[in-house]
Amino acid sequence: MINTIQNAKNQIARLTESAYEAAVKEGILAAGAELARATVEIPKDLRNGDYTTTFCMVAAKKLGKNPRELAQILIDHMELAESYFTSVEIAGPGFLNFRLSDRWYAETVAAVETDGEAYGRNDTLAGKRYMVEFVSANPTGPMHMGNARGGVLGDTLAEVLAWNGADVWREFYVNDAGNQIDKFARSLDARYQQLIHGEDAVEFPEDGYQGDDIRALAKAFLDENGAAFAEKSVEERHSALAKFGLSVNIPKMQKDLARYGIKYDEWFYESALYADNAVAETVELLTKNGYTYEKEGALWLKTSEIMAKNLLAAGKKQADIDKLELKDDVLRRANGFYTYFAADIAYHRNKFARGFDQCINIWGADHHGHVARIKGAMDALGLNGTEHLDVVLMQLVKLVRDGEAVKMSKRTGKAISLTDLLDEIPVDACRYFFNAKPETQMEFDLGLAVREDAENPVYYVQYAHARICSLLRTLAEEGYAAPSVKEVDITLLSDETERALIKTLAVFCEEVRLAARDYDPSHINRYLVDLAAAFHKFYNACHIRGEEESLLRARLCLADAARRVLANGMRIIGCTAPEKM
RNA sequence: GCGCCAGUAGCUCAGCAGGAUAGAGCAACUGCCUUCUAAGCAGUAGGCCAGGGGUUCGAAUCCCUUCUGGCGUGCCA
Repeated sequence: MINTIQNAKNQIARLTESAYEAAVKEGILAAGAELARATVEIPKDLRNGDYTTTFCMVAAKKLGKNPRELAQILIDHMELAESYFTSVEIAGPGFLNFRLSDRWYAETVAAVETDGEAYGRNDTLAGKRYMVEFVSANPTGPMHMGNARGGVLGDTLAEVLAWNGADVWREFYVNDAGNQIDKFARSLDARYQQLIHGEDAVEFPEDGYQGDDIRALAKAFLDENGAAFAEKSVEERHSALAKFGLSVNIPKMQKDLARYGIKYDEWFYESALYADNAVAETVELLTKNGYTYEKEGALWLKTSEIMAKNLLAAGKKQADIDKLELKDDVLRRANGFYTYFAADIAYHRNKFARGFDQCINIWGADHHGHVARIKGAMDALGLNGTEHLDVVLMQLVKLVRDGEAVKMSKRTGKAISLTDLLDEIPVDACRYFFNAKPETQMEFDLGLAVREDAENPVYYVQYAHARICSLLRTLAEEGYAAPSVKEVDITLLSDETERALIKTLAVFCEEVRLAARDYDPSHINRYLVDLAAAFHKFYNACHIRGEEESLLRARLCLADAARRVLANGMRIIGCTAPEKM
């Protein structure tokens, strides 16, 4: 749980503050500068120091000094002796640039060793219970690219939150009830009867699922049960077909996701909500709270009223809200059936009742119109969805083969399924690739993906890890085990590449934090590439084997620390870190 | 029409609670393996950060606006 970057930044804030206060005491500076507005940063260019603070530029106006003048006063009042820094100087328009001491480098390498497998973890979310719901694909057909992306993203985000100290629950919402199951049953029925009576004898429903998987399921059902069901009632036949289809499809989804290393704490069935009467109860509660009305035989939720209230509270102007033309939503149709929306509200009510502090949903961007509605519905139930429910919208994956767009719709039947994808591309590459920033649209070229092997950054990272392992093996054979930080002199690591590598080790803790803050685990991907690059540079610039013993041991210690951090990072994103390649 | 997301090197993208000369990978070109894995490293070249205004010491980053692309705007899920 040691974060040496935060330690350094905090120290600079304190050093600056003390220097300022000392100058105020002497009457040289006026009191009242806003310290909080100043930031401590790591400059891009090493020539601008290891750390810098913007305090002088931010506070200059208020204190009636020019920034450089102010900077000089602060330097005159600053005591670095006990700090992580060896020097401070004025630069540019008024930056205060600090240079790190050996002590900081030693503490950073030591932190990796001390925290070990836990290096990078923090406790910012300690005590918080999170639920991440992801994929939740319709069990009526094969999963597609978007599901793969959602699966990887959700699973990795959950892991990131756990690394920030949260108690995390992963859940899949199985839509095994409602309209689409009815459609599923009708589609299966048509194919089933076509098998028995011939293609032309039975008309396929216009809105049915066209995919070949439906034909395959019908065939399997026929093989298992014979033609007997053709004589039974429509209800009985539909029920049996749907049940059969789900009994094949759901385990297949579970299996495919497991192949990606994606595991769930629970598969939650929509049908359970109906069985418990939870949907009806939830709708009744909404009615009791005064948020529903009847119109044209259907029961409606006053979505527009709730959303308008939320938007107003968020600072939107009434005129802008009017322009949105907000609409209400149906909860129960005129035919007496509840809508998907009603079930979804009941499901989210159920989630909140289970005591999660924060619920996160990973949804495809095509659901974004639904976000404010479900949050509003939670508000209407008095559950404060605005605050406790977060939706991560993920842009859909555009599938391309040989430069031509491939439709992903289940209905066209031309979709490339997850199973196909897995047969073509290794899991590590998939996990790395699909862990991209949620809001970017990505193009996935199947032709390219196959030869992604040599090109994919995941191999670059894995190579760095394998290289270190090989190095450790070779040196172990020569009698040099990786030493503890306590046994080596870190000050010997004074090469530019060595210092850069140590700094990069420290950055890991920051990226773990940022990944959680932004709900964007791809911070880890990019970090790992940076870390691998820092190691490769070090490796090329600094020999280990054959060097003078104290230097050899110090470098070996550093290489081992790099190995540790690479392994921890790969573990977060669910990729393997092989010892040999 | 309205809304959400995006527009940064030839391509894929970082950088976005404002910081110093805008970065990386791929592709192109030039070097580096008779000691540790060349799936690597060093270097060259490549840019009106979509356009235009504004805010300020300072803008790729914040605000306004225009343009372009994707998605949404169902008694579908």
